[in-house]
Amino acid sequence: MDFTPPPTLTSLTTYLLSKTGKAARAATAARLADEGLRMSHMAVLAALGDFGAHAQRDLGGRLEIDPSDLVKVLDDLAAPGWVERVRDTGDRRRVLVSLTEEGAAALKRLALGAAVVQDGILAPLDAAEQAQLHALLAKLYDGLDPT
Amino acid sequence: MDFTPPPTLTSLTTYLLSKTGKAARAATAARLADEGLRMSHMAVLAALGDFGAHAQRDLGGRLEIDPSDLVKVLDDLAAPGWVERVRDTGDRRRVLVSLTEEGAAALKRLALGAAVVQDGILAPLDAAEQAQLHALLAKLYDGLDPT
DNA sequence: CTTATTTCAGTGCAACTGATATAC
DNA sequence: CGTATATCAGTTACACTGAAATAA
Repeated sequence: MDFTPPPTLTSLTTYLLSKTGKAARAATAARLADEGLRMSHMAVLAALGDFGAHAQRDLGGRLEIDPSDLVKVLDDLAAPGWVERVRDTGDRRRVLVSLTEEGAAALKRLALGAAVVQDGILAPLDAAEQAQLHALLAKLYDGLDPT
Repeated sequence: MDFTPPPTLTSLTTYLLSKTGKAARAATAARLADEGLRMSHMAVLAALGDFGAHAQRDLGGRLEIDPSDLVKVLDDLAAPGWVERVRDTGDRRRVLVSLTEEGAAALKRLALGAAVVQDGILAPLDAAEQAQLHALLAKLYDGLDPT
């Protein structure tokens, strides 16, 4: 049997975007799953590493993660001591989440793993093409409706 | 509050791929949802339009849709008379699925809608850049592990 | 007897909704 | 009193699994 996908679909750039994006996501998620983590765990570590401590609500806003879902993610990250939650003394409704040393080390490790996965996905392109692709996708990303 | 996403993530091409792909998928799905359809419905119509009648199993193989999930999709498409299911006389285990005239018309309409959505997503790029992006993504797509 | 195809029923996961307790 | 934050509980959507019925 022939497994060629329909040209009606593959001629759509959005279809290729969707499929390659899904593959990239799946490959990265699989790598994280090896350590019992999910995308949101790495995203939280990255946000804390790049921007410092956040209230949970702000973390959720930045990463587009629902605050109610964030609770579990932070539980998971707090268990190995990668993040700390402390009550905001100024506004005691808020909980300030910050990255620990161990969390920063874990993030570095995860980012390295993600780069390896990326090398695999982008293998069909030479260095110049990879740079081109990144630039084009960055333009699209910036133009996305921030819903 | 600042909603800038973490550079640790946005510097990854795979992250941009995943996010833009998800946006493309969501926008297309929303358009289809207006008619009560999902991605798989359009994919089935496209496969039948491009390659003619399929046994359900072959359809599933080509589109990477689980045969057990296809049943419902085909039910949905058969209801408005867009596809026909006839028992294969040669191998009576198989059901041959084919596109009707109405199904072909519907497919044309859906493809047009998908193109409109695509124009919106690709708006930040000029024509040459859009062509570049398509070529780069096609290379990646061809290189995907066909799992 | 084993394998292939379609179908149905159930599972698991991740995203979203709604409600509650506490604090402003 | 009304609003904001974190948390918990419930629901929905969708892909995947397993098993049954028919036919090869």
